[in-house]
Amino acid sequence: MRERPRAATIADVAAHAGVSQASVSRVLNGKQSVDPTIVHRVQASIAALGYSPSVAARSLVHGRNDTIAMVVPDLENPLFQGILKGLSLAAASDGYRVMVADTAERVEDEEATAVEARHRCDALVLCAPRMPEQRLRRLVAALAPVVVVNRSLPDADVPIVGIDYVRGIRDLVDHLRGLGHRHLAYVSGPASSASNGERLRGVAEVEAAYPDLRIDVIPGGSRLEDGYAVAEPVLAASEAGATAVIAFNDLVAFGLLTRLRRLGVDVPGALSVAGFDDVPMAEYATPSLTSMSVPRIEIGGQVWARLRTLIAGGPIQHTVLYRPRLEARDSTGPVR
Amino acid sequence: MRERPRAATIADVAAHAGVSQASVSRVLNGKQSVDPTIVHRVQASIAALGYSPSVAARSLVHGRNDTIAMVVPDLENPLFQGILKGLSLAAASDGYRVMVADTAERVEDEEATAVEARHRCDALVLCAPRMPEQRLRRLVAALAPVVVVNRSLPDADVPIVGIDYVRGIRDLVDHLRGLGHRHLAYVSGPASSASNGERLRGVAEVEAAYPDLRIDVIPGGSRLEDGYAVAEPVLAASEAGATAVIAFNDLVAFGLLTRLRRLGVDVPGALSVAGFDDVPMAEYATPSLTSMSVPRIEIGGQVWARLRTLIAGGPIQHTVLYRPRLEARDSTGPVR
DNA sequence: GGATGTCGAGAAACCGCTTTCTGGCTTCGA
DNA sequence: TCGAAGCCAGAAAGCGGTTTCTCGACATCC
Repeated sequence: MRERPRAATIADVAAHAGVSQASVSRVLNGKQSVDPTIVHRVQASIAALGYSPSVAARSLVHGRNDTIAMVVPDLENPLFQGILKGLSLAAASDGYRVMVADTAERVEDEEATAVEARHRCDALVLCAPRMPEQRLRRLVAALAPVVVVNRSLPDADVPIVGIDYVRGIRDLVDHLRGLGHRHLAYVSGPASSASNGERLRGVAEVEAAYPDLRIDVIPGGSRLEDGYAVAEPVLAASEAGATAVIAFNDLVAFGLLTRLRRLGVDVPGALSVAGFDDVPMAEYATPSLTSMSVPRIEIGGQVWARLRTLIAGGPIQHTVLYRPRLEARDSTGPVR
Repeated sequence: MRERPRAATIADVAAHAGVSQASVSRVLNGKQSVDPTIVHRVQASIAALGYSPSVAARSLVHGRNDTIAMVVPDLENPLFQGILKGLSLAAASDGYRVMVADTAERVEDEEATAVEARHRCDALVLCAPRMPEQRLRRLVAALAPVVVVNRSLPDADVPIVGIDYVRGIRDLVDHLRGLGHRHLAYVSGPASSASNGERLRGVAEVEAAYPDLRIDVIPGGSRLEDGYAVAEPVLAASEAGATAVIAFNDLVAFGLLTRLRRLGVDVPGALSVAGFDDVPMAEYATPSLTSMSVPRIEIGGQVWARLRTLIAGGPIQHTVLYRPRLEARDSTGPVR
């Protein structure tokens, strides 16, 4: 093991330049005028010693470390990946870094993880679609500044950035109705998922709004395999008269589409299929997948905007919901 | 803006419990025996004040902050996503967190980003497939402890975890040869990508090894669109006698597959197509995509293992290359 | 020309912890 | 019975910066 030489400190620089630490600090931060001679000497010394200030020391004195944490249930979920990307780019442009904590879908660990992550950072982005609401409320109150992603939390003192699933479902159903469909099936996501609840609410609302419309709910899941596995009940619904299927998300739709093709079911001829999220692959499915597009990257940026405001001591900004946009492709077609 | 009360410090706890800071610290860290009475009083005070130690102060004293950074060119790349996931889970189990820095494919920013990220953390994971080798060498030497992902860097003092693309290509070609193919096309990735270079080396080696084999190289890219766009030259190669195509990665293969289907090309009847990476979707492509599987999550874990050793002052462990495993599916078939 | 004000550099306090040092007390062996 | 040896709690010295405070030098103004 090589001996790593102790890194230069501000004291070393001060000594090398023959000035006080305070002057070095002033040169570094440039917020007070300093004699050009000194500035020059200090800069030379910094270069000579290869000095760079200790982040830890700065954090201690400032009480912040220009880092935020994002807690997610699963880093492999395309939605969170996109949000993480947008968040990290936006934060970086303000000099902040993002630390990520994957709870591996273990709801029982989420609280501890969030507390720990928050403690290391200046603020927190919380994606906890399954956490019981009461616990989430407590957590959010305790860990401010926090931004909650993709959950509604009425009257809580926290900015929320999310997706208007209710509206998305309605728009998607309108699209299908426009194609003549009157009997649909919804392949639901994980029962405990808040966003699945929203979608179900959308389903209920739209059923209430259109008396001639029927939507069967089929238990599904959130992953490719779930979609693949749900083909049988979907076909049963089709037998029973359903002519179109809305999947919880694109992964499920993908899995379903694949299975249907293998079973020789004509999509969209015999059955229309639509997804949600508009993952990049959607366009490349066979047939290309109709989906509700969600601006993942932009959502990440919006989350940062809200968090930044909060960090700066600003007000808790309003909840913002993105309205998914219909991307009508080939997997949905007129009812036969 | 609400007034956030100053958080309790160790001094507050000490005062509240009527003991010295040192004792509180000892109770906290439990590495020296302390009078049970004091332990109890301190614990009570900690609970009463809701105290939790300042991470920044600890970092300053210890000279480390139990955080590592991962620099990636693009968080949307499935390979890096998987590695990040594996890394973050493995690191978490040792009490470390991962900070992520996305350079948005701007090679010119990579160096600065890496330096900055490393400076905030105890160690660095560097994924920089396009960075010029000399610069990478300098960087790696300057920023130790570092683990480099998916690049070879002969004789550099740094652990490397990567994928044996050369071998992967060879195995894939063997699979295709076994199906009777003798004239192939390789849709290459970004010219500056190191892993594309490796694949090309594999192509060259295998061409040298089999005199009866011919592989045309077609410039492509790394994304879905690139695969979609490259269909024409691929078909031209097919006209010229190529019967199978190897794509730079699964995304490209996916895009290509989709375009070919739309053009009515029979896969694998008229043309076999294979990808690389085995993304989750591969199995769900139409037809399901033959691909070389790479254990992304496990690679992340292996990266952590090496980094942990380094952080603990251990030796620079050997380079490890994962041999991709063939997942033969329906997109490749016997030559007609 | 002396009082006043301004500017800028150095000394020192401080951020919140860990760890060494110090010294009082108990315990043990001679 | 007394000195050496442990043991443990508190005092204090850092860790590496920022920021306040102090003070001298110089310019400004009656």
